[in-house]
Amino acid sequence: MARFNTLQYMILGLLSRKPMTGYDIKQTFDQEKAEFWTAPFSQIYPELNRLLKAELIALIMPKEASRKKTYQLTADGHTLFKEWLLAPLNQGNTQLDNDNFILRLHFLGSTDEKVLKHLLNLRCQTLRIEVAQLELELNEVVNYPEQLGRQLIIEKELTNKKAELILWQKQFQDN
Amino acid sequence: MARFNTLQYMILGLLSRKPMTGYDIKQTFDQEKAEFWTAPFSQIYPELNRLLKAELIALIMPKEASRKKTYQLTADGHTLFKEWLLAPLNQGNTQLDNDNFILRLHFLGSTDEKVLKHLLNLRCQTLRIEVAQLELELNEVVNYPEQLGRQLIIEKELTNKKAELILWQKQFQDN
DNA sequence: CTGATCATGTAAGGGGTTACATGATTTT
DNA sequence: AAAATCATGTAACCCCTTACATGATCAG
Repeated sequence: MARFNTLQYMILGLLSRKPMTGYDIKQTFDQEKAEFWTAPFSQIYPELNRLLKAELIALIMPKEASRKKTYQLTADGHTLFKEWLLAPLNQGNTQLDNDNFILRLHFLGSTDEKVLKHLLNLRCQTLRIEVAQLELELNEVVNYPEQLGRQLIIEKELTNKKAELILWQKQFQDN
Repeated sequence: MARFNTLQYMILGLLSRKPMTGYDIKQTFDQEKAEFWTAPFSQIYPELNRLLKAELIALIMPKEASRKKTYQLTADGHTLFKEWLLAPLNQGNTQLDNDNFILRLHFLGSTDEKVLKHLLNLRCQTLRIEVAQLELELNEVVNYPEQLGRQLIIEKELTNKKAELILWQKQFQDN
């Protein structure tokens, strides 16, 4: 699945919590990955160098000489990351929209209620469109019993997206 | 998301229905894509040439000379495709397992009841493992209120996978 | 002092996207 | 005759994975 600069935003997101080395970033990805994503060193280190060159992150120089390279966000990095959190979700691609939503959700602190509500709202809009689309497809596919597999896939997706909608709406009422 | 020879099996799957040209394959992908997948010509044509070389597909030569290249499965192609339908699902990667399952389901005709049951069974096994894993993670993450986003993601995944399990179990009882 | 973990990278190759290139056939 | 669609490809570029390479530091 093609992603749009995903790694960049993941790194910015991690560094927005606290300064880290490439090695720390890898460890954190691995610990938190289960529900979403991970990346190998061979992606992380070149990306860190790219972000450094783009001045979205900067080295923290320790007093003692050391191989360890600890990075922090620059002002530009902070800005870009916050813009990403608030940007529109919908790329029209089901998989991408879902990934994008999950990745942003992952980096929200419990304090960002406004941003959380905004994000949930965007997601619900996308979901409503997708549910409507899937219902149309389901109505069509039932006429072709030889496409039972396709029908089951659509039913699965529809069940999931409806359940997700209910979950976010509940979340809205709760807080 | 890394895929393992996905396009190959998609093409074999389409050609197992009936002979087609690369152009037909693209059309079919686009029509049926919504719930799963598509591919551009720049992937399809080279892959067709690769499959031809590997003798998994063969050209049907028309009597009149024409640019149109219509392909059909060879015996090897048929065998490989059927093996793929029955192979174990679990790669240990949530996303890959799901994609793999959906893609196979997509190409089952309504006649393949045995294969369908086998596939649903494999999927249910995977789902039960994933549900157990997610419940563990959820129990842990509720202790860290600053990770609300992560908690919501896990809840979403858990809801989805439980709903999917119920759907496939229902499917089992129905037929 | 040996093995585990910390720490930073490069190389090769597969898969996927977008853009480009070309020409035949069919429809308006 | 022009425009849409049929039809088959190549090129450049990005993302991702696996494997390889190297050396420091720390715990037993």
